[in-house]
Amino acid sequence: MFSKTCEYAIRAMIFIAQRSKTGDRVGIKEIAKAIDAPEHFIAKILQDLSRKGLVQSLKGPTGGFFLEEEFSQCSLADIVTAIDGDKLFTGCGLGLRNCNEKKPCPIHDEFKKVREDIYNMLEAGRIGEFSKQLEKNLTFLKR
Amino acid sequence: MFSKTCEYAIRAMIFIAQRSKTGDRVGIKEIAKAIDAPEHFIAKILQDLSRKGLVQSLKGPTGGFFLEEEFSQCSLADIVTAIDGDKLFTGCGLGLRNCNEKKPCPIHDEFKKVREDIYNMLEAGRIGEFSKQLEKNLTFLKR
DNA sequence: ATAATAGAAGATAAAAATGTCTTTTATTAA
DNA sequence: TTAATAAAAGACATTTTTATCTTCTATTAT
Repeated sequence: MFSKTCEYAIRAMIFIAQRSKTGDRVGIKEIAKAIDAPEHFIAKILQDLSRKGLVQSLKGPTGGFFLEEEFSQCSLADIVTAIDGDKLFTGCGLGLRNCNEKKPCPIHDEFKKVREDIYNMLEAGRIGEFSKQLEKNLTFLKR
Repeated sequence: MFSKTCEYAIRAMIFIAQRSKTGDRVGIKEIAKAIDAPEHFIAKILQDLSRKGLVQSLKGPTGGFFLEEEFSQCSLADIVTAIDGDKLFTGCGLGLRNCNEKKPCPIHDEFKKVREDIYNMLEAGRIGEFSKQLEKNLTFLKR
């Protein structure tokens, strides 16, 4: 469904959101350990998200990644779009470039419904909410 | 959503189904042209589906791929499972191996619903039906 | 039987995704 | 101001996916 990159991104964001509530900033190493992801790889991904403004960071001692309050309401759809683009939401299920309402692929209509469900789910899912569940130890991020 | 391999497989199956109604057998070249896919690649895929019994074939002159009547009711889910496995239907949205009801990932419940929708859609979608739409030129398979 | 046809199979290649390593730059605590 | 820290950036490596090429084998029409 999502690329691995995107899976890591979502997991990292939820973890960072949880830790940011207490004003903490978290380093790459801690994040990598917490979500069981390759350190340098997750660094790349977060730098990307940082450039795109979805997460904040500071260099130097006491530095690290964090989420400002307003950004903790960022949705899963925001992250997926930033990493994987919007092809999951708009692309043809059979990979046809020219597929559209007027000239649909055979599974076009069936697919549209599912795509919309996925989008609504991802749009409704807020990072801040997931991090609350994580905090209560109701959910987990390690593979 | 699906691998390219799987997209090609679905498109090829729908095309073969449509041509099989008149008892025709279609060669790789014709299939590749009809669905705009790399010839040798689609050959590999169909050989795989043939081994798994989802499509039939005959070598030699007048040979080619075809779908026996009973197999035209094969579902999209059958094809997706044969090619991509069942991770789309059963896997964790965040790629966590240990994610389950008792120890769920943060988006587990939200995801389950969507996954079920996808499965139901793919299970309900029958190759034979799609090929009818294709025959009426209501849908297309070329990218 | 033979030649033509067409799928089967394996080797190879190219591209994309994923993962690792090293150096540089910015920041801050002391 | 300096040393330590941590992100930023780019090069490099590996793996997986996608695609291509060549040879082999089965089938059938003649």
